[in-house]
Amino acid sequence: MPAGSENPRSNGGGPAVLALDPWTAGPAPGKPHQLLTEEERARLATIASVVRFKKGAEIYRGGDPTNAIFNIVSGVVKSCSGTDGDHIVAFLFPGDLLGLSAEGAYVNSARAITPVTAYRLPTAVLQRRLSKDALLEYHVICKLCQELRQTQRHALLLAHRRAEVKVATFLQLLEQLQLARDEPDGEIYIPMDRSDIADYIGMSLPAVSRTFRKMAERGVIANRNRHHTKVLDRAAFERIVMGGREARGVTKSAAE
Amino acid sequence: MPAGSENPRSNGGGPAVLALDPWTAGPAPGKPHQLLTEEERARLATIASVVRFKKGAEIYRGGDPTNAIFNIVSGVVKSCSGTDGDHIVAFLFPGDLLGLSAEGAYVNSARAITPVTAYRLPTAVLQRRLSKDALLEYHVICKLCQELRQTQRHALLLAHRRAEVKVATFLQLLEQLQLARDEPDGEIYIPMDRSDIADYIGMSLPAVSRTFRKMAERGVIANRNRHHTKVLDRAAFERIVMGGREARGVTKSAAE
DNA sequence: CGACCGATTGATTCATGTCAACAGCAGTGG
DNA sequence: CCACTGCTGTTGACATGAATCAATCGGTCG
Repeated sequence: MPAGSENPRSNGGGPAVLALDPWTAGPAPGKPHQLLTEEERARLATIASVVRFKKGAEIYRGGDPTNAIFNIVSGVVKSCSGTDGDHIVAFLFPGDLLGLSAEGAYVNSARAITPVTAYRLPTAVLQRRLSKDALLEYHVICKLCQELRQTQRHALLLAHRRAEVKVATFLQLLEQLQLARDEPDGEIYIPMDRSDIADYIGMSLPAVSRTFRKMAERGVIANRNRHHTKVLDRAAFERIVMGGREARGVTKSAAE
Repeated sequence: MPAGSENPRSNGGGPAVLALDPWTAGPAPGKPHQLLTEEERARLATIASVVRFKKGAEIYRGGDPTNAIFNIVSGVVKSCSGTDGDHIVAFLFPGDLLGLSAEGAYVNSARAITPVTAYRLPTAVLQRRLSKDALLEYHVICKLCQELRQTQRHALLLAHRRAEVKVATFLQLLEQLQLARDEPDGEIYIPMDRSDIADYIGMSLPAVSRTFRKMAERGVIANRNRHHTKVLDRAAFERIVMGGREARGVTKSAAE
C-alpha cells in the first residue's frame, strides 16, 4: 500500500477506529479521535488483510454469513438495508467499522461508492482477540456508541418535513465529517451521487436536484459541480438547518 | 408496584439484557434472549440500585453528566434527542439499556411514559467492572448492535412516505417486541400516547389519528381503545407494511 | 462521434401538514 | 358521588409542498 496517498491519521500501520469515548471527554470535545493505540493497531494488522474495492463494487450482501468485518482506510461505502438495496441506512467513511451489526449473517448490504481501501478482519480470529482483550472490546463499544449516535442523527434528519432542511442538514453532516478528518477545503466534497442522497435523506431524486438549485439561486450555497459545493451564506444555511425551530443554541443555560 | 406483575424473564435477581448475539445464532433465530448469566446478573446486582419513576418523570436530561446507566425492569421509556424534547429517537423496553450513547454527558433525554422500574448502575463502578470482565463487555457489544439495528429500522420507518405504511410498520414493531417478550395477548398493546407516536414516526398528530381510523374503517385493524388494537386482516396489514414494494420475500434465492 | 446513464427541469396531482373546532376521558374539587 | 375543568385525541376544511410522470440536458465511456 502506498502510504503517502491516504489520510495520515488512518495510516501508520494498521486498522484505525475513529470515535468519541462515551464516558470521558477527550482533548477536543465533539471531535472523534483515534481510539486504538499503536500497539493495538499493530496487533490487529497481523490478523488483517488489505482489500480494495472499485467504485460500485459490492463488499457484502445482507444475509450472507459474516466471515469478516471491515475497517475503512480510504473511500466511502454505503450500507443498505436488507438483501436488496432497499434503502441507504448509513454512509461509512475512513475510520469506520463495517459489518458489525449482524447475527451470524450480515443484516445490511455494503457497496463502495468510491474506490475503497479497507482492512479485512476475519470474525473468527477477531472474536478470539476480543474475548482476551478487554481494552479492544471497550474501543469497539466506543465505536458502536458513535455509530448509534450517527444513526440517531440520520433518523432526526429523516423526520424533518421540508426538503431544504433535509438537504442542508445532510450537507452540514458531510462538512462536519470532513472537519473531523481535518480536510477543510473550504468547500464540501460530496462523494455520493444524487440518487444516493435522495435515498439517504428520504426524498425523490428530482426533489434533491430542485433543492440544490433553489439554495444556489438564493445564494446560500454555490455548486461548483455535482460533487463539490460551498456554503456562501453561513447564517442563512444554519437558519435552514435549524428549520423553523427557534435557534436554541448557546442562549440557554440554566433557564427553562 | 407489586413485584409479581413483572416479566419473569426480567426478574429473578439482577439486571437483564435482552439481545441477539451478533456473531452466533441463538436457539431461536431472530428472537432476543437473555445475554447475561445468572452469575453476571448477581454480580451486577451488587453494584446496582433499584429505582422507580412514575409516568412522565424525567430520568435524565441531555447534557447532564453521565452518572449512571439504567437497565429497565418494567415499563416503557422514551429517549428524546437533545436537551429539549426535540424528537423521540427510541422507545426503550424491559431488558434495554439506557444512557449508553453518551460522551461524559448524556446526549439524549429520557422520560418514563409508563411507571418504570429500573436498575441504576453508576458508571464509575460499572466502568471498572467492564475493564476487567471481557464477557460482560462482549454482552454490551451485543446489546449495542441490537440497538443499532433497532435505530436503523426506525430510520427505515421514517423514510417511508405514506402514513399508512408508517403506522402499520410501527404497530408491527410493537407486536414483534411483545412476541419477543412472550406477551402475546392477541392484541397489540400501545403504551405511548398518540403524540409520542406522531413524534416517533415523523407525522403530525392528526395524521396519526386519521390513519388509525382509516385502517379500522377498512377492517384491517380494530381499536379496542387508545392503547389496545388488534390486527383483523393480517394479509392486508402485511401488504400495507410492504408498502407498494412487491413482496420480495422468500421467492428470491440465487437469482439477481 | 454516438449512445447511455445520471441529473436537471417542468407540469400536474394528491397526500399530508396546518389551523381550528369539537369530543371524550381523567383527574379534581365540591 | 357527581359536576367541573383541562388535556388528549378526534374530525373537518384548506393550503402547501413534495412525489410523480415525462421530456431534456450534460457528461462519460466506448
